[in-house]
Amino acid sequence: MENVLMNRLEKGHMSRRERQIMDILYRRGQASAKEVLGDLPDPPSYSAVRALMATLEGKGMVTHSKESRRYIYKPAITEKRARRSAMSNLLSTFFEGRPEKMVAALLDPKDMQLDKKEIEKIRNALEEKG
Amino acid sequence: MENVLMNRLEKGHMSRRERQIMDILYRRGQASAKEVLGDLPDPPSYSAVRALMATLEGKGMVTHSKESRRYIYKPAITEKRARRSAMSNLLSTFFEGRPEKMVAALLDPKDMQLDKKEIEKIRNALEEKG
DNA sequence: TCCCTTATGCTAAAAATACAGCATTTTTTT
DNA sequence: AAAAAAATGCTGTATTTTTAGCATAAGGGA
Repeated sequence: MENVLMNRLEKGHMSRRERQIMDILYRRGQASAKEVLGDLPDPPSYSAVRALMATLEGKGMVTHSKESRRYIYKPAITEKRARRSAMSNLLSTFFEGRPEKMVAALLDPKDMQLDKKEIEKIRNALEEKG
Repeated sequence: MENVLMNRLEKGHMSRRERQIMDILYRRGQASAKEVLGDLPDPPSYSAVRALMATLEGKGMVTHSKESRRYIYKPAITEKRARRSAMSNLLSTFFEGRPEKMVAALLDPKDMQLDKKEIEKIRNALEEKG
């Protein structure tokens, strides 16, 4: 049961709109249908969004709760888990599964444009660990 | 023109199968229809894969060349570009666009499981830059 | 050469998604 | 307590995606 969910969320089994919406939910933490609509590229109608949210909920990918009178939707899988899954997918697709390559890309000015402060922060993050 | 392509590849406008296939192509660099089929989760028929490849090519997302008699498919957009796009998407979805947070997640034993060698490699990557 | 295997191209249709519009319910305001 | 506003649920349809099946071409051996 849980595994079905994992597969859907973690193995790219979602439809285009579903993904877009999940992205928005993770970015915002939670959102009403209206907020989702506002963030959606090529936004469809409001009722279309609501229908989508219902589908997503039916599949167990999101949950909702009532806040006063609106429905507030949240991802059903913890952010941490979704993140880890997204990261390992990215790692395996582009970095042969090797984190240090990903960090290298992060640091490569031709790849990403980081300023010195950011590099400094990364360095600090590293110091605290390892 | 090129921008249409960017949008497709970078804004999550692809269908489920399309994404899965592009992932495979990036992972392998290039592949025949049969190889793609072999890597596809819940694999459909061979002819279904070929149809998908044709669609993808029609949209300009992949190109093919003949190698002896097989078609060998490659992504039409450079890996670097696709990677950067995937990375910034991940950054904005899960890390508020802040690279240092991503590195932190990479280093967090609860998130990823890295051994000391890998952390060392990351440290080295960092030394060479900043 | 005559098969057999391995490809490709094409077509049609099933299955899944996405969507808008309307009817209904709930909440707020007057 | 009626009207207006804000939300939800439902239904039917259009569109997109995914798929299988068949016809055809090319290469490799018996």
